[in-house]
Amino acid sequence: MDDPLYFPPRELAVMSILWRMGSATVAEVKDALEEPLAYTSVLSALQTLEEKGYVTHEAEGRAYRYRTLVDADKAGDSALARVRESIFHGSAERLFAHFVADEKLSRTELERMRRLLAERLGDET
Amino acid sequence: MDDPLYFPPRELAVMSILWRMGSATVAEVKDALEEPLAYTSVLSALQTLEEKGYVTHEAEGRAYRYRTLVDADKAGDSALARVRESIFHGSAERLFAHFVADEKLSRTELERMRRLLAERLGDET
DNA sequence: CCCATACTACGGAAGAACCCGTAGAATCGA
DNA sequence: TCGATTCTACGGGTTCTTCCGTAGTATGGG
Repeated sequence: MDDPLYFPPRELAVMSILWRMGSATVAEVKDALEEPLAYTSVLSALQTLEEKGYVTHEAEGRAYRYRTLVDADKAGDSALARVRESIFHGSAERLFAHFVADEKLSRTELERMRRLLAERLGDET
Repeated sequence: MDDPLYFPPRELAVMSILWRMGSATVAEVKDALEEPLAYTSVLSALQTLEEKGYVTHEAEGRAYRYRTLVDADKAGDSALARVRESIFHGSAERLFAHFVADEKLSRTELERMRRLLAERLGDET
């Protein structure tokens, strides 16, 4: 399929903001970042991501507006596969068991998951 | 809680092998790695991990046997939290929906998950 | 027109990650 | 005993990542 699609920590943080906001200017990314970074640091991160082909930009007024070129689902696929493979011994069940054991999950969330799972099971051809 | 607990790609690959095998010598890690690496490269990776406090070693014959100091579950927690937070907008449901949509999941796996979920739901206090 | 403001481009420093060669110690077989 | 083999320690080169300062360009207010 495709390349591994891996993002180092800071670049992931930036991608995360773009995924959440749809698109953003450098200043908006800077403001959305938890850690305070210099404007030029944020710009550098975006330029690096652009060089790698993960984002692009277009002029908006005198600023640039950045947006993602890979969708979050693709990145999610890749990330979950990597976690499953390297930490949970390749087992989806094992991953799921651990995921569902999280105490912070509310009953509501769990029930919604049950419904999703039921739909998926009814889905079989 | 704890530190973020993040592993760059190569180090994760090494950790993965140690998690799977319980413990391993440098040569065993080298053999288990998919990509062919020089013996000393593998050693370096292990030494880096040791320096960070993630693995330790003891003498076994004339070789060293390495083992993990962090368990896979902890790493799994951290990794899943990061994926949920940065890719799935912090939503466990969203992550789950994507996870369960994977076509490669067998009916058997899905049913086991359903059972796990049912148990978890019956578990409430 | 001129200055403050808001941007981007560029370059580079510092550290992390990655990769391996060489040297030397220990062991094993002949 | 001696050479081949098997390890580890050490050091260094290269690239990647992170972070920012400076310089230059455009914009808008006065």
